[in-house]
Amino acid sequence: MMTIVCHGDSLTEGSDLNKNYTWPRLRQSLYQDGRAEFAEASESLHPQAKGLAALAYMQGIRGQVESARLSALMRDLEIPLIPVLVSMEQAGIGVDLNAFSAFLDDVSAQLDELTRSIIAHAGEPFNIRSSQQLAAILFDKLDIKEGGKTATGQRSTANQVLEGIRGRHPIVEDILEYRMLEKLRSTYLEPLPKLVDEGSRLHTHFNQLATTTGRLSSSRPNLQNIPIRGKYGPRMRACFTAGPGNLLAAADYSQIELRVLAHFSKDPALLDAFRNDEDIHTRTAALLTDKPSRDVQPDERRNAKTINFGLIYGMGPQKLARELDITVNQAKEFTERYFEKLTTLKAYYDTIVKDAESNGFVTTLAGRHRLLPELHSRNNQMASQAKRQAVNTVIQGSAADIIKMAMVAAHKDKELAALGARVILQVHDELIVEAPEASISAAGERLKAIMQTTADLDVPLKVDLGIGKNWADAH
DNA sequence: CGAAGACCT
DNA sequence: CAGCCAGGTCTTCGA
Repeated sequence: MMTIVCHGDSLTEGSDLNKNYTWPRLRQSLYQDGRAEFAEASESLHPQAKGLAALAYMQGIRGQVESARLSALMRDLEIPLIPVLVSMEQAGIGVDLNAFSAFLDDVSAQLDELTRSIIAHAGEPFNIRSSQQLAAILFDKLDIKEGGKTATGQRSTANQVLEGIRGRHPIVEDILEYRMLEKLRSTYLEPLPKLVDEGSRLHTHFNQLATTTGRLSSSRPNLQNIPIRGKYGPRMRACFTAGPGNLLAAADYSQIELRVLAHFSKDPALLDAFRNDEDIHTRTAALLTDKPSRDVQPDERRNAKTINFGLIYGMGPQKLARELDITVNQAKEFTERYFEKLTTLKAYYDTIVKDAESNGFVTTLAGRHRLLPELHSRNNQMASQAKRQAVNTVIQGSAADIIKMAMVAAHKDKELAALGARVILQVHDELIVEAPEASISAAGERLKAIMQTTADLDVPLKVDLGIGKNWADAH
Protein backbone atom coordinates (compact mmCIF):
# COMPACT_ATOMS: atom_id res chain seq x y z
CA MET A 1 0.00 0.00 0.00
CA MET A 2 2.69 2.41 0.93
CA THR A 3 5.61 3.15 -1.31
CA ILE A 4 8.29 4.76 0.70
CA VAL A 5 10.32 7.41 -0.98
CA CYS A 6 13.23 8.93 0.81
CA HIS A 7 14.29 12.31 -0.47
CA GLY A 8 13.55 11.33 -4.00
CA ASP A 9 15.32 7.96 -3.91
CA SER A 10 12.93 5.09 -4.21
CA LEU A 11 13.82 2.03 -2.20
CA THR A 12 12.45 -0.79 -4.26
CA GLU A 13 11.41 -4.19 -3.04
CA GLY A 14 14.29 -6.48 -2.25
CA SER A 15 16.79 -3.77 -2.88
CA ASP A 16 20.15 -4.14 -1.24
CA LEU A 17 20.57 -1.23 1.07
CA ASN A 18 24.27 -0.96 0.44
CA LYS A 19 23.77 -1.07 -3.28
CA ASN A 20 20.96 1.40 -3.71
CA TYR A 21 21.46 3.62 -0.76
CA THR A 22 24.89 3.99 0.70
CA TRP A 23 25.48 4.11 4.40
CA PRO A 24 26.81 7.66 4.50
CA ARG A 25 23.77 8.79 2.64
CA LEU A 26 21.48 6.89 4.99
CA ARG A 27 23.18 8.30 8.04
CA GLN A 28 22.85 11.76 6.62
CA SER A 29 19.20 11.13 6.07
CA LEU A 30 18.71 9.77 9.55
CA TYR A 31 20.43 12.71 11.03
CA GLN A 32 18.40 15.04 8.94
CA ASP A 33 14.96 13.75 9.61
CA GLY A 34 15.10 10.60 11.66
CA ARG A 35 12.54 8.86 9.55
CA ALA A 36 14.50 6.76 7.11
CA GLU A 37 14.91 3.51 8.99
CA PHE A 38 11.55 2.04 8.25
CA ALA A 39 11.84 2.78 4.56
CA GLU A 40 13.22 -0.64 3.76
CA ALA A 41 11.06 -2.34 6.33
CA SER A 42 7.76 -1.02 5.08
CA GLU A 43 8.34 -1.56 1.45
CA SER A 44 8.20 -5.25 0.79
CA LEU A 45 5.64 -6.18 3.41
CA HIS A 46 1.94 -6.21 3.81
CA PRO A 47 0.86 -3.02 5.55
CA GLN A 48 -0.21 -4.83 8.69
CA ALA A 49 3.35 -5.94 9.18
CA LYS A 50 4.81 -2.51 8.62
CA GLY A 51 5.07 -1.53 12.26
CA LEU A 52 6.73 -4.71 13.39
CA ALA A 53 9.04 -4.81 10.43
CA ALA A 54 10.14 -1.28 11.10
CA LEU A 55 10.97 -2.16 14.66
CA ALA A 56 12.93 -5.22 13.57
CA TYR A 57 14.78 -3.15 11.05
CA MET A 58 15.47 -0.62 13.74
CA GLN A 59 17.55 -3.14 15.66
CA GLY A 60 20.11 -3.32 12.90
CA ILE A 61 20.81 0.37 12.82
CA ARG A 62 20.23 1.40 16.40
CA GLY A 63 23.79 2.60 16.65
CA GLN A 64 23.27 5.10 13.90
CA VAL A 65 20.02 6.32 15.37
CA GLU A 66 21.47 6.83 18.80
CA SER A 67 24.57 8.51 17.52
CA ALA A 68 22.27 10.96 15.81
CA ARG A 69 20.45 11.46 19.11
CA LEU A 70 17.19 10.75 17.41
CA SER A 71 16.13 7.60 19.23
CA ALA A 72 13.42 9.34 21.24
CA LEU A 73 11.81 10.82 18.15
CA MET A 74 11.91 7.42 16.50
CA ARG A 75 10.86 5.38 19.50
CA ASP A 76 8.16 7.67 20.84
CA LEU A 77 6.69 9.24 17.74
CA GLU A 78 7.53 7.94 14.29
CA ILE A 79 7.47 4.21 14.95
CA PRO A 80 4.28 4.31 17.06
CA LEU A 81 2.75 6.32 14.24
CA ILE A 82 3.25 3.53 11.70
CA PRO A 83 0.38 1.30 12.88
CA VAL A 84 -1.83 4.40 13.13
CA LEU A 85 -1.19 5.16 9.47
CA VAL A 86 -1.77 1.54 8.52
CA SER A 87 -5.11 1.63 10.30
CA MET A 88 -6.10 4.89 8.58
CA GLU A 89 -5.09 3.60 5.17
CA GLN A 90 -7.01 0.39 5.63
CA ALA A 91 -10.13 2.13 6.93
CA GLY A 92 -10.31 4.57 4.02
CA ILE A 93 -13.12 7.10 3.57
CA GLY A 94 -16.56 6.51 2.10
CA VAL A 95 -17.37 7.87 -1.33
CA ASP A 96 -20.81 8.73 -2.68
CA LEU A 97 -20.51 7.31 -6.19
CA ASN A 98 -23.89 8.65 -7.27
CA ALA A 99 -22.92 12.14 -6.22
CA PHE A 100 -19.62 11.78 -8.08
CA SER A 101 -21.41 10.60 -11.21
CA ALA A 102 -24.00 13.39 -11.21
CA PHE A 103 -21.25 15.92 -10.53
CA LEU A 104 -19.19 14.61 -13.44
CA ASP A 105 -22.20 14.83 -15.76
CA ASP A 106 -22.74 18.48 -14.80
CA VAL A 107 -19.09 19.34 -15.21
CA SER A 108 -18.76 17.54 -18.55
CA ALA A 109 -21.78 19.35 -19.97
CA GLN A 110 -20.40 22.70 -18.87
CA LEU A 111 -16.98 21.87 -20.30
CA ASP A 112 -18.53 21.06 -23.68
CA GLU A 113 -20.36 24.36 -23.68
CA LEU A 114 -17.27 26.32 -22.62
CA THR A 115 -15.16 24.62 -25.26
CA ARG A 116 -17.62 25.72 -27.96
CA SER A 117 -17.65 29.26 -26.62
CA ILE A 118 -13.87 29.53 -26.33
CA ILE A 119 -13.25 28.17 -29.84
CA ALA A 120 -15.85 30.60 -31.18
CA HIS A 121 -14.13 33.54 -29.46
CA ALA A 122 -10.75 32.36 -30.73
CA GLY A 123 -12.00 31.94 -34.27
CA GLU A 124 -10.11 28.67 -34.68
CA PRO A 125 -9.89 25.33 -32.92
CA PHE A 126 -6.98 24.85 -30.52
CA ASN A 127 -6.06 22.85 -27.43
CA ILE A 128 -7.26 24.92 -24.47
CA ARG A 129 -5.20 22.74 -22.11
CA SER A 130 -1.99 23.81 -23.84
CA SER A 131 -0.66 26.95 -22.19
CA GLN A 132 1.51 27.61 -25.25
CA GLN A 133 -1.37 27.45 -27.70
CA LEU A 134 -3.53 29.47 -25.31
CA ALA A 135 -0.88 32.18 -25.02
CA ALA A 136 -0.68 32.40 -28.82
CA ILE A 137 -4.46 32.86 -29.06
CA LEU A 138 -4.70 35.39 -26.24
CA PHE A 139 -1.61 37.51 -26.80
CA ASP A 140 -1.07 37.19 -30.57
CA LYS A 141 -4.38 36.47 -32.28
CA LEU A 142 -6.67 38.42 -29.93
CA ASP A 143 -3.93 40.96 -29.18
CA ILE A 144 -4.62 41.07 -25.46
CA LYS A 145 -1.74 42.69 -23.59
CA GLU A 146 0.30 40.07 -21.75
CA GLY A 147 0.18 40.19 -17.95
CA GLY A 148 3.39 38.51 -16.88
CA LYS A 149 6.07 35.94 -17.57
CA THR A 150 6.74 32.46 -16.23
CA ALA A 151 10.00 31.45 -14.58
CA THR A 152 11.40 30.47 -17.97
CA GLY A 153 10.34 33.64 -19.73
CA GLN A 154 7.19 32.36 -21.44
CA ARG A 155 4.12 34.55 -21.48
CA SER A 156 2.12 33.31 -18.52
CA THR A 157 -1.51 32.26 -18.76
CA ALA A 158 -1.79 31.41 -15.06
CA ASN A 159 -5.00 32.21 -13.22
CA GLN A 160 -3.43 35.13 -11.44
CA VAL A 161 -2.51 36.71 -14.78
CA LEU A 162 -5.91 35.99 -16.31
CA GLU A 163 -7.65 37.58 -13.31
CA GLY A 164 -5.80 40.76 -14.12
CA ILE A 165 -6.94 40.89 -17.75
CA ARG A 166 -10.44 39.71 -17.04
CA GLY A 167 -12.40 42.64 -18.43
CA ARG A 168 -10.50 42.92 -21.70
CA HIS A 169 -12.08 40.03 -23.56
CA PRO A 170 -14.99 37.66 -22.82
CA ILE A 171 -12.80 34.66 -23.64
CA VAL A 172 -10.82 35.18 -20.43
CA GLU A 173 -13.80 34.49 -18.19
CA ASP A 174 -14.56 31.31 -20.11
CA ILE A 175 -10.98 30.10 -19.78
CA LEU A 176 -10.96 30.64 -16.04
CA GLU A 177 -14.17 28.64 -15.74
CA TYR A 178 -12.81 25.97 -18.08
CA ARG A 179 -9.62 25.62 -16.06
CA MET A 180 -11.49 25.14 -12.81
CA LEU A 181 -13.86 22.54 -14.23
CA GLU A 182 -11.13 20.70 -16.15
CA LYS A 183 -9.13 20.40 -12.93
CA LEU A 184 -12.14 18.91 -11.17
CA ARG A 185 -12.77 16.47 -14.00
CA SER A 186 -9.23 15.28 -14.64
CA THR A 187 -7.92 15.15 -11.07
CA TYR A 188 -10.93 14.22 -8.98
CA LEU A 189 -14.21 13.34 -10.71
CA GLU A 190 -12.88 10.85 -13.26
CA PRO A 191 -9.98 9.13 -11.46
CA LEU A 192 -11.30 8.78 -7.91
CA PRO A 193 -14.38 6.59 -8.52
CA LYS A 194 -12.10 4.10 -10.30
CA LEU A 195 -10.14 3.65 -7.08
CA VAL A 196 -12.90 2.74 -4.63
CA ASP A 197 -13.10 -0.72 -3.06
CA GLU A 198 -16.10 -3.10 -2.88
CA GLY A 199 -17.49 -1.04 -0.01
CA SER A 200 -17.22 2.25 -1.93
CA ARG A 201 -14.30 3.40 0.18
CA LEU A 202 -11.19 5.18 -0.98
CA HIS A 203 -7.77 4.34 0.51
CA THR A 204 -4.89 6.79 0.29
CA HIS A 205 -1.24 6.14 1.02
CA PHE A 206 0.20 8.22 3.83
CA ASN A 207 3.87 8.78 3.22
CA GLN A 208 5.99 9.28 6.28
CA LEU A 209 9.21 10.08 4.45
CA ALA A 210 8.27 12.53 1.73
CA THR A 211 8.65 15.92 3.35
CA THR A 212 11.61 17.85 4.69
CA THR A 213 9.67 19.29 7.64
CA GLY A 214 8.09 16.20 9.17
CA ARG A 215 4.65 16.59 7.70
CA LEU A 216 2.94 13.58 6.19
CA SER A 217 2.05 13.52 2.55
CA SER A 218 -0.77 11.67 0.84
CA SER A 219 -0.77 10.10 -2.59
CA ARG A 220 -2.44 7.60 -4.93
CA PRO A 221 -4.83 9.27 -4.44
CA ASN A 222 -3.89 12.45 -2.63
CA LEU A 223 -6.70 13.08 -0.14
CA GLN A 224 -4.94 16.10 1.35
CA ASN A 225 -5.76 18.36 -1.59
CA ILE A 226 -9.48 17.78 -2.12
CA PRO A 227 -11.06 21.11 -3.15
CA ILE A 228 -12.82 23.07 -0.43
CA ARG A 229 -12.93 26.64 -1.80
CA GLY A 230 -14.46 28.01 -4.94
CA LYS A 231 -17.86 27.45 -6.49
CA TYR A 232 -17.64 23.66 -6.34
CA GLY A 233 -15.44 23.05 -3.28
CA PRO A 234 -18.32 22.25 -0.94
CA ARG A 235 -19.98 19.97 -3.50
CA MET A 236 -16.68 18.12 -3.96
CA ARG A 237 -16.17 17.58 -0.25
CA ALA A 238 -19.77 16.46 0.13
CA CYS A 239 -18.91 13.46 -2.07
CA PHE A 240 -16.74 12.09 0.76
CA THR A 241 -18.97 10.42 3.31
CA ALA A 242 -19.26 8.29 6.40
CA GLY A 243 -20.18 4.65 5.89
CA PRO A 244 -23.74 3.39 6.47
CA GLY A 245 -24.93 4.13 10.00
CA ASN A 246 -21.90 6.29 10.68
CA LEU A 247 -21.09 9.99 10.79
CA LEU A 248 -17.88 11.99 10.39
CA ALA A 249 -16.37 14.47 12.82
CA ALA A 250 -13.73 16.92 11.61
CA ALA A 251 -11.41 18.32 14.29
CA ASP A 252 -9.24 21.25 13.16
CA TYR A 253 -6.44 22.84 15.09
CA SER A 254 -7.14 26.57 15.10
CA GLN A 255 -4.06 28.66 14.22
CA ILE A 256 -1.72 25.91 15.36
CA GLU A 257 1.33 27.35 13.61
CA LEU A 258 0.91 30.81 15.13
CA ARG A 259 0.35 29.20 18.52
CA VAL A 260 3.57 27.23 18.10
CA LEU A 261 5.26 30.49 17.18
CA ALA A 262 3.86 32.16 20.29
CA HIS A 263 5.08 29.24 22.41
CA PHE A 264 8.63 29.26 21.09
CA SER A 265 9.09 33.01 20.81
CA LYS A 266 7.36 33.91 24.09
CA ASP A 267 6.32 37.13 22.43
CA PRO A 268 4.06 38.87 24.98
CA ALA A 269 1.58 40.15 22.39
CA LEU A 270 1.08 36.74 20.82
CA LEU A 271 0.96 34.93 24.17
CA ASP A 272 -1.59 37.40 25.50
CA ALA A 273 -3.81 37.15 22.44
CA PHE A 274 -3.97 33.37 22.50
CA ARG A 275 -4.32 33.09 26.26
CA ASN A 276 -7.36 35.36 26.05
CA ASP A 277 -8.69 33.52 23.02
CA GLU A 278 -8.75 36.68 20.96
CA ASP A 279 -8.98 36.79 17.19
CA ILE A 280 -5.28 36.87 16.38
CA HIS A 281 -5.63 38.76 13.11
CA THR A 282 -7.81 41.44 14.67
CA ARG A 283 -5.37 41.68 17.52
CA THR A 284 -2.45 42.15 15.13
CA ALA A 285 -4.41 44.78 13.20
CA ALA A 286 -5.15 46.62 16.43
CA LEU A 287 -1.47 46.58 17.30
CA LEU A 288 -0.45 47.91 13.91
CA THR A 289 -3.04 50.67 13.78
CA ASP A 290 -2.92 51.68 17.46
CA LYS A 291 -6.64 51.14 17.74
CA PRO A 292 -8.76 49.10 20.09
CA SER A 293 -9.75 45.75 18.58
CA ARG A 294 -13.40 46.74 18.26
CA ASP A 295 -12.49 49.56 15.85
CA VAL A 296 -10.50 47.37 13.46
CA GLN A 297 -11.94 47.47 9.95
CA PRO A 298 -12.37 44.37 7.78
CA ASP A 299 -9.60 45.38 5.36
CA GLU A 300 -7.26 46.10 8.24
CA ARG A 301 -7.91 42.63 9.60
CA ARG A 302 -7.33 41.15 6.15
CA ASN A 303 -3.96 42.89 5.87
CA ALA A 304 -2.98 41.70 9.32
CA LYS A 305 -3.98 38.17 8.36
CA THR A 306 -1.72 38.33 5.32
CA ILE A 307 1.22 39.50 7.37
CA ASN A 308 0.60 36.96 10.15
CA PHE A 309 0.41 34.18 7.64
CA GLY A 310 3.33 35.52 5.65
CA LEU A 311 5.64 35.64 8.59
CA ILE A 312 5.35 31.92 9.10
CA TYR A 313 7.02 31.72 5.70
CA GLY A 314 9.42 34.61 6.20
CA MET A 315 7.67 36.71 3.62
CA GLY A 316 9.70 39.54 2.13
CA PRO A 317 8.50 43.09 1.39
CA GLN A 318 8.05 42.38 -2.35
CA LYS A 319 5.65 39.57 -1.83
CA LEU A 320 3.84 41.45 0.92
CA ALA A 321 3.50 44.47 -1.34
CA ARG A 322 1.95 42.37 -4.07
CA GLU A 323 -0.38 40.56 -1.68
CA LEU A 324 -1.64 43.75 -0.10
CA ASP A 325 -1.53 45.76 -3.32
CA ILE A 326 0.69 48.46 -1.83
CA THR A 327 4.15 49.72 -2.80
CA VAL A 328 7.31 47.97 -1.73
CA ASN A 329 8.26 50.92 0.44
CA GLN A 330 4.90 50.86 2.19
CA ALA A 331 5.34 47.14 2.72
CA LYS A 332 8.77 47.71 4.22
CA GLU A 333 7.33 50.25 6.64
CA PHE A 334 4.53 47.85 7.43
CA THR A 335 6.96 45.04 8.23
CA GLU A 336 9.20 47.31 10.28
CA ARG A 337 6.22 48.51 12.26
CA TYR A 338 5.14 44.93 12.79
CA PHE A 339 8.48 43.90 14.23
CA GLU A 340 8.71 47.06 16.32
CA LYS A 341 5.50 45.99 18.00
CA LEU A 342 6.59 42.37 18.28
CA THR A 343 10.24 42.80 19.22
CA THR A 344 10.47 39.46 20.98
CA LEU A 345 9.29 37.78 17.80
CA LYS A 346 12.00 39.45 15.77
CA ALA A 347 14.59 38.39 18.33
CA TYR A 348 13.33 34.82 18.15
CA TYR A 349 13.65 34.76 14.36
CA ASP A 350 17.21 35.94 14.66
CA THR A 351 17.88 33.25 17.26
CA ILE A 352 16.57 30.47 15.00
CA VAL A 353 18.81 31.59 12.17
CA LYS A 354 21.86 32.09 14.38
CA ASP A 355 21.47 28.66 16.00
CA ALA A 356 20.88 27.07 12.63
CA GLU A 357 24.03 28.65 11.29
CA SER A 358 26.16 27.37 14.15
CA ASN A 359 24.56 23.91 14.40
CA GLY A 360 23.97 23.36 10.73
CA PHE A 361 20.39 22.31 11.44
CA VAL A 362 17.15 23.39 13.09
CA THR A 363 15.22 21.38 15.66
CA THR A 364 11.47 21.01 16.11
CA LEU A 365 9.37 20.45 19.22
CA ALA A 366 9.78 16.68 19.12
CA GLY A 367 13.48 16.88 18.30
CA ARG A 368 13.31 16.46 14.56
CA HIS A 369 16.25 17.92 12.66
CA ARG A 370 16.56 19.49 9.27
CA LEU A 371 19.98 20.16 7.86
CA LEU A 372 20.35 23.53 6.16
CA PRO A 373 23.80 23.70 4.56
CA GLU A 374 22.64 26.44 2.20
CA LEU A 375 22.63 28.85 5.14
CA HIS A 376 26.33 29.31 4.39
CA SER A 377 25.88 29.74 0.67
CA ARG A 378 27.71 32.67 -0.90
CA ASN A 379 24.66 33.02 -3.12
CA ASN A 380 22.49 35.54 -1.32
CA GLN A 381 19.26 34.21 -2.71
CA MET A 382 20.09 30.67 -1.61
CA ALA A 383 21.08 31.86 1.85
CA SER A 384 17.89 33.89 2.21
CA GLN A 385 15.81 30.95 1.16
CA ALA A 386 17.57 28.76 3.72
CA LYS A 387 16.80 31.32 6.43
CA ARG A 388 13.12 31.24 5.56
CA GLN A 389 13.26 27.45 5.53
CA ALA A 390 14.87 27.47 8.97
CA VAL A 391 12.04 29.52 10.46
CA ASN A 392 9.31 27.72 8.59
CA THR A 393 10.60 24.26 9.43
CA VAL A 394 10.61 24.92 13.16
CA ILE A 395 7.01 26.12 13.02
CA GLN A 396 5.54 23.78 10.43
CA GLY A 397 7.53 20.81 11.69
CA SER A 398 6.55 21.36 15.31
CA ALA A 399 2.90 21.60 14.32
CA ALA A 400 3.38 18.31 12.46
CA ASP A 401 4.92 16.79 15.60
CA ILE A 402 1.92 17.85 17.66
CA ILE A 403 -0.71 16.35 15.38
CA LYS A 404 1.32 13.16 15.10
CA MET A 405 1.40 12.91 18.91
CA ALA A 406 -2.36 13.39 18.93
CA MET A 407 -2.79 10.66 16.31
CA VAL A 408 -0.78 8.18 18.36
CA ALA A 409 -2.72 9.10 21.51
CA ALA A 410 -6.07 8.82 19.75
CA HIS A 411 -5.15 5.45 18.27
CA LYS A 412 -4.49 3.90 21.66
CA ASP A 413 -7.33 5.69 23.46
CA LYS A 414 -9.71 3.23 25.13
CA GLU A 415 -12.62 5.64 25.13
CA LEU A 416 -12.51 6.20 21.38
CA ALA A 417 -12.19 2.46 20.83
CA ALA A 418 -15.21 1.80 23.05
CA LEU A 419 -17.20 4.30 21.01
CA GLY A 420 -16.39 2.39 17.83
CA ALA A 421 -14.56 5.44 16.52
CA ARG A 422 -11.54 5.46 14.26
CA VAL A 423 -9.43 8.26 12.84
CA ILE A 424 -9.45 7.91 9.06
CA LEU A 425 -7.77 11.02 7.63
CA GLN A 426 -5.18 13.65 8.47
CA VAL A 427 -4.84 16.90 6.55
CA HIS A 428 -1.91 18.62 8.33
CA ASP A 429 -3.92 20.40 11.02
CA GLU A 430 -7.12 18.40 10.82
CA LEU A 431 -8.16 14.90 11.84
CA ILE A 432 -11.28 13.15 10.55
CA VAL A 433 -12.85 10.54 12.79
CA GLU A 434 -15.66 8.19 11.82
CA ALA A 435 -18.05 6.60 14.32
CA PRO A 436 -21.57 5.20 14.60
CA GLU A 437 -24.26 7.91 14.62
CA ALA A 438 -25.02 7.37 18.28
CA SER A 439 -21.45 7.89 19.42
CA ILE A 440 -20.06 10.44 16.93
CA SER A 441 -20.67 13.39 19.23
CA ALA A 442 -18.83 11.79 22.13
CA ALA A 443 -16.09 10.60 19.78
CA GLY A 444 -15.61 14.08 18.33
CA GLU A 445 -15.42 15.62 21.78
CA ARG A 446 -12.99 12.95 22.95
CA LEU A 447 -10.75 13.47 19.94
CA LYS A 448 -10.86 17.21 20.47
CA ALA A 449 -9.80 16.77 24.10
CA ILE A 450 -6.90 14.53 23.09
CA MET A 451 -5.73 16.99 20.45
CA GLN A 452 -5.87 19.90 22.89
CA THR A 453 -3.96 18.19 25.68
CA THR A 454 -1.43 16.04 23.86
CA ALA A 455 1.18 18.79 23.83
CA ASP A 456 1.73 21.22 26.66
CA LEU A 457 2.51 24.61 25.18
CA ASP A 458 2.63 28.03 26.79
CA VAL A 459 -0.63 28.82 25.02
CA PRO A 460 -3.76 26.72 24.84
CA LEU A 461 -4.34 24.61 21.75
CA LYS A 462 -7.75 25.29 20.28
CA VAL A 463 -9.66 22.74 18.21
CA ASP A 464 -12.77 23.41 16.14
CA LEU A 465 -15.14 20.49 15.82
CA GLY A 466 -17.79 19.77 13.20
CA ILE A 467 -20.04 16.77 12.67
CA GLY A 468 -21.90 15.60 9.59
CA LYS A 469 -22.79 12.84 7.18
CA ASN A 470 -20.06 14.02 4.79
CA TRP A 471 -16.82 15.99 4.78
CA ALA A 472 -18.55 19.23 3.75
CA ASP A 473 -21.14 19.04 6.52
CA ALA A 474 -18.47 18.21 9.08
CA HIS A 475 -16.89 21.65 8.59
C1' DC B 1 10.90 14.26 -18.10
C1' DG B 2 10.71 19.26 -17.20
C1' DA B 3 7.52 23.13 -17.33
C1' DA B 4 3.20 25.07 -16.36
C1' DG B 5 -0.68 25.11 -13.96
C1' DA B 6 -4.05 24.08 -10.17
C1' DC B 7 -5.52 21.92 -5.89
C1' DC B 8 -4.45 21.57 -0.49
C1' DT B 9 -2.47 23.30 4.61
C1' DC C 1 18.15 46.33 -11.17
C1' DA C 2 15.41 42.43 -9.92
C1' DG C 3 14.34 40.28 -6.20
C1' DC C 4 7.75 36.87 -6.05
C1' DC C 5 6.86 33.29 1.06
C1' DA C 6 6.92 27.36 3.50
C1' DG C 7 5.56 22.34 2.59
C1' DG C 8 3.22 18.92 -0.73
C1' DT C 9 0.59 15.79 -5.37
C1' DC C 10 -1.35 15.41 -9.79
C1' DT C 11 -2.49 16.30 -14.75
C1' DT C 12 -1.36 17.83 -19.19
C1' DC C 13 1.60 19.31 -22.86
C1' DG C 14 5.51 19.00 -25.72
C1' DA C 15 10.30 18.01 -26.67
